[in-house]
Amino acid sequence: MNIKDIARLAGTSPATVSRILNEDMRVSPQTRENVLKVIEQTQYKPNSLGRNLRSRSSKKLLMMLPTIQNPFYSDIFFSFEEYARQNGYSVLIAVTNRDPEIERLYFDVLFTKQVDGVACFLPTISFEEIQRIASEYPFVACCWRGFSELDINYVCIDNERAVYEAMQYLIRLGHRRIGVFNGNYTGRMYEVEREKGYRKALEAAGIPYAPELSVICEYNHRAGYEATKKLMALKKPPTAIMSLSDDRAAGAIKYLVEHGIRPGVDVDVMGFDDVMVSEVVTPTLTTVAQPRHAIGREAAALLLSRIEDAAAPNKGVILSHKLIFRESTRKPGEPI
Amino acid sequence: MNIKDIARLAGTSPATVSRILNEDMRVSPQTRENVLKVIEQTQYKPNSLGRNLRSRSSKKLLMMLPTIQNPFYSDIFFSFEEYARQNGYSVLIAVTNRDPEIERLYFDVLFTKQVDGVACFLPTISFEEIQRIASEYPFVACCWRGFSELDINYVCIDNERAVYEAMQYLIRLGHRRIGVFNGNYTGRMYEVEREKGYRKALEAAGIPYAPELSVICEYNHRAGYEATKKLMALKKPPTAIMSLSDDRAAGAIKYLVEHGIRPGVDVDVMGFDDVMVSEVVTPTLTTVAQPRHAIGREAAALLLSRIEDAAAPNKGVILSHKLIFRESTRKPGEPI
DNA sequence: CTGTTAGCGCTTTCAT
DNA sequence: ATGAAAGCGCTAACAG
Repeated sequence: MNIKDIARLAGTSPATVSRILNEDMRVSPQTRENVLKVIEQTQYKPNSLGRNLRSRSSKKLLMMLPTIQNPFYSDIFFSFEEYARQNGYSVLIAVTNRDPEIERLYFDVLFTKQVDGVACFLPTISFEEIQRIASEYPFVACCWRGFSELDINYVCIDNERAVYEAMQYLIRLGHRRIGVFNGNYTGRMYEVEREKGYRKALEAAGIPYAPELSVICEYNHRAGYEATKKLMALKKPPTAIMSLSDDRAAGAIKYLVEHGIRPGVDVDVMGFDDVMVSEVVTPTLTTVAQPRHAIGREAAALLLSRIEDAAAPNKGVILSHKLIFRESTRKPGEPI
Repeated sequence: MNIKDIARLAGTSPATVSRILNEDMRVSPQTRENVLKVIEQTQYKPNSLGRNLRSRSSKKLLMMLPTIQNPFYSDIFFSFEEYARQNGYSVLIAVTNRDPEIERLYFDVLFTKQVDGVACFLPTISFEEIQRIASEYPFVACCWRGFSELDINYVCIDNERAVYEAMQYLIRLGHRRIGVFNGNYTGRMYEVEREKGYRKALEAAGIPYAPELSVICEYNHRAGYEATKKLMALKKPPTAIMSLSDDRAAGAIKYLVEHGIRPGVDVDVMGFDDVMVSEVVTPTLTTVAQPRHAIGREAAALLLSRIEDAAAPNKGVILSHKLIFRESTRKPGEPI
């Protein structure tokens, strides 16, 4: 059942049916009604492949995620999709599992014109490749940005400052030995920025950097548990932990509680991202929230304006983070 | 840059380029090399829209999820995608947010031939619509099945039996008052089946059904927290809680711990799904695991066989669940 | 082994 | 207001 069949059944031409499908006004009400009736009866759906091929646009966006394991992405997706849908686009997700080969496979969906643009979270291909893609296709980096030479659209928070402020808070509480869980920095600019925030905060407070307090580990609760075990086994264990993800902070809390060390009393724990687990753990987790709703919306807006105007210059949008105080850090003034 | 340009640059015809692109062997090594060089130099990517239009297949599958908030889907996606990719298909995700309108919007991606088939988790449109779609397009229901009249492919566990067995375990522990968190049954066959399992287990043990112990609530930890508050405020509170999702069980544990009631000692808590949170909470959660890896793989296999043979009869695959014993339930023999 | 031709389903001139 | 015709980029049938 194609447009030709519909035209035949309605006693008109494909061109007219196409006009009706596309809400072109230059069609007599009579013909329109006839055609709509036939479409209704036959349950006809225009084939997007033909349509997109001809019109060179698919009205679809791709959100490329490293994983859907992390609930962090859920809110971002929600507002991204909402904004896109309100503007006539639908949104699909591709999951790369942090594998560059899979990532390239899904970028092909963009290259082959099956989607009009991509919002990319945590790429694993090189910045050179990203730059090449972004120069040619509508692209927006979400929650990260490259080194300053990279000329791309991006939406993210000021990761350095966020960590600086979180650290500042811990330092004001009186902590001098603060453990940190970060990632391996490879291709993840925000990890580098966060590390910078950590060190600058120490420096500003006149606290010497102690390498044994820095743990590079995976982003999951088990890794947080193990990292905490390691830190607490030090001759001089930390009195606070800055975990650059909530799941690892949850693992830290688990380890501490199991060993009779009270988070928020004996050792303070600060998370990052404000995902669900931070409310589920006991004690609940003090953390740094990224404005997920705004990130999704801004990313979609940036992408659409680039799609609708190929000449639109790239833009970087920095949104503000927020410290969320819960139970895993003591109140100011309480002694260490 | 299209296939014609490549042909011109390589001094050959589009047909030959197409053959090379599609790894058709009937091409001289000489020509092949020439063409490949041009493709390499020009970074040419064939336009899938043209290709799919012509070949009437997109080599893409769609996984339709109600949300990506729930980590339950992550493993299923992983094995689904892996199987699909190994068979030359890529997988995109659509998120319906449990909104029938959005769901229909994304089903259009199927109707308009942009994907070859759909794996559908928790639909919100009617079973009639589902049946119509499934009769016409490659379709597989994941983690659910309709009423018995529904003739579709599906992969799921035996939800009734899973709950029956979990309840049986609690009953053997000596419990006679067992609270349950379920959903609102509307269009979710597995909730009906689970309710059946709950009641049959009571019946088999000669325990009368007590309606005040059944709580219908949302699938999140806050709802579980509130539901527990309600149950524990009863004149005769339950001694065990069967939560038909881990997140609500986590909320239950939180409430109990906060109120000095020890899960696994004073009140037993059983979850469902075995997602990450069940290992993060303290005490860790006894739960019913669904074979997520197998579900994803089977679903992909079913879908692909239906795609490759349109006449393939529908199949229902029931996979086995498993009780995972952790700390939130006491050991057999311990007194209540 | 290779090129020519037709056509997938649609939209868009360009006539009328 | 409508239809004929061309063409988006590709593949498949056919001829050579």
